[in-house]
Amino acid sequence: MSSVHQEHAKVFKALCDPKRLAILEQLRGGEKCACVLQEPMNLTQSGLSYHMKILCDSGLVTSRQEGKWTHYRLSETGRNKAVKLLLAITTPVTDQEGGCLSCDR
Amino acid sequence: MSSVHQEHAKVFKALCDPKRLAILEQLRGGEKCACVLQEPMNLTQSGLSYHMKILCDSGLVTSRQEGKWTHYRLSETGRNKAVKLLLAITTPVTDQEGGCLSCDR
DNA sequence: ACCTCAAATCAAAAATTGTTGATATATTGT
DNA sequence: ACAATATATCAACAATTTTTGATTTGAGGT
Repeated sequence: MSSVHQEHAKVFKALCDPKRLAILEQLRGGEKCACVLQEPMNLTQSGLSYHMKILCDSGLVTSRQEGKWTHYRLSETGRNKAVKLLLAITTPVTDQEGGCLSCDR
Repeated sequence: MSSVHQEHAKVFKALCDPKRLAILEQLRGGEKCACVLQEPMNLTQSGLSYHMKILCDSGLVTSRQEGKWTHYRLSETGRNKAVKLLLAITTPVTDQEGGCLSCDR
């Protein structure tokens, strides 16, 4: 379908996986570096890296390099954009439009 | 992972697929019956049915049976729940937590 | 009861996504 | 320059999701 939809899907795809939700839960407690995120949740190093990429691509998480370490944190602007998008996608253009145009009901 | 995450993922899974986003776009214009939704977007009858089930399960869409036809519409309460959930998942418990606890930085 | 049509369900195939281990890149300390 | 460590990337495999066509269910209409 249209690439706009592809782009939108990317934001929510970040939230579709239980492991990514668990990672977000960790990040709610504040910025964390990859080594810490990996440990408690049954993820290999490359597995974590894979999920962090998806989270960063969605805009919901940002990363900050500091020496060898990468630190991840929730992005406020990412969150705001996501909420706006969610509302935009699911809010009727005009409420109460009457019956179905097609089935004449 | 925990079944809470599974449950949360269900809401956003509805928004992860370009075709489902296209369907939601149609529904923004008001209630539509399945026959109408199917037509303009390259979906077989069973394909549409599959996606509508996922959308309904997420709570973002509700269905209304009327004779042979099923009518779908956006759910306001579903939308509000989804926004609340999105915020809950992506908002830090306390902003500004200081450096990373692990890497003493 | 029988026929027709809308939508749901099922099973198999196709496509996409997630996992794993190996390897590459980049930074720090010696 | 070299060794050690953190993370990213890659390619092969596994798991999940989506698509498709066939069949089933259920509501009218005759």
